[in-house]
Amino acid sequence: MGLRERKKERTRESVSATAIRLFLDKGFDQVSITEIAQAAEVSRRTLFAYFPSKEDLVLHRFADHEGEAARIVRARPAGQPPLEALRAALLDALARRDPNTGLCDDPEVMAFLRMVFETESLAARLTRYTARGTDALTEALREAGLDPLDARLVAAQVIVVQRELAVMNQEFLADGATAEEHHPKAVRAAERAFDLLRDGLRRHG
Amino acid sequence: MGLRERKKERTRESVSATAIRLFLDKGFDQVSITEIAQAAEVSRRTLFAYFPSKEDLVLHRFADHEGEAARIVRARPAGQPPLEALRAALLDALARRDPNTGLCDDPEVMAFLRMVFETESLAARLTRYTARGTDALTEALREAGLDPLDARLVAAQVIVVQRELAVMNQEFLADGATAEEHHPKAVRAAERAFDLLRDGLRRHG
DNA sequence: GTGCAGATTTGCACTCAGTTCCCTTTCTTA
DNA sequence: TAAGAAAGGGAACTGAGTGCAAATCTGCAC
Repeated sequence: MGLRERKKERTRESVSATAIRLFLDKGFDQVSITEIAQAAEVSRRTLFAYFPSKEDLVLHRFADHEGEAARIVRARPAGQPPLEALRAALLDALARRDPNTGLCDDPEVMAFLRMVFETESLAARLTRYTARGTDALTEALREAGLDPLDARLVAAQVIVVQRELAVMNQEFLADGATAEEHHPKAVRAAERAFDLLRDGLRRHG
Repeated sequence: MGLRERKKERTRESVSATAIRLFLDKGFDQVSITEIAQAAEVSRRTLFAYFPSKEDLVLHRFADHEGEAARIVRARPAGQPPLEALRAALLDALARRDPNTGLCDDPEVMAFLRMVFETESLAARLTRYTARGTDALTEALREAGLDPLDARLVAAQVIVVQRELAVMNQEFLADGATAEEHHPKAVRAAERAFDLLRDGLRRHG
């Protein structure tokens, strides 16, 4: 990795970190691109070379996790149903207090998620990011032998359920609970959600 | 309804219709607000008084249907499970070739949906619109006696499944099928989707 | 009819996101 | 070390959206 690459990586990281710091401080809509560029000591033009839009300064963090669900399905032990692999992965993520589960009470992480969910343009674009994750999961479920129609429906359901669970966890933490306190409840909710996916509403409702 | 109200309604309709005509003609991103305002013979400023953003010129059509699912659940016959009411409503909408099901082969409707799904900013914002529909359905499901957690999970699943079905129908029509030809397949897909919601993946997959 | 109060429309100037064009700096590599 | 490519920079531009004050229209009372 040459000097050029290293420098780019550092610049990219620095710009994003500067931006997020300012956003958390003053609110996403209250910070202009110009302000970020000045604080990060690059030109506006360079900033846009790294991040095609203001939203991407924030959301690129989610982009990395985009294909997570598909990866989990592909990497599951032989004989394990895809849904059980996804369930196990979610429970594991909850245990690790993975920020993506919404069950992480680090103040900075909470402020970050709060900003994303409450800023209209960020929330809208995040959903588009996750759409690509849904496509990837659909493909993985097909490889796992599901009927194409089922694969698509189940993928959409799994992704949307994971999102709802994360939002709910986040809400409880915002109401003052610690991750520690809320963990059992989060686990029960996750189990319930995957039970519903596996067994349907009839057997539970 | 006074003259003032009627005139406002007419202006609103005229502005939106003009905008959509131009969008379908040249593409959403290729038409400026200024151009729309001139064509509709109002000032830019007035246009923004009616529609707070460019996207709203298109998406206000969806806003009306936002609470549909919640309404259906509330209006269901006594004793009918909410899910069955939603299933029946969807089958009925398919039979009516309701544009919201994606099973309407009117060229203008198809061009409209195509534009919405393919324009990044429209698709993103549409998802936000439907989020409010999800909230309304959640509430209706709670009233119907579902556990709050289940209500939220099921609402999210129903809405996302309806959307996927509509997109799939739209894809088939875009590939040249007529609504007539595709209708049986659309019905089977809808039945399958609601079977999955009711019985879970285990009993089918 | 006339006039008045409040609602609506309009033009203008402004901010900010995002793009384009073009030039300078910096790194790579042969 | 020189040529060439990649990255950075600056200025000017387009287009969305907003704030403000002046102009216009409507509903209503007289």
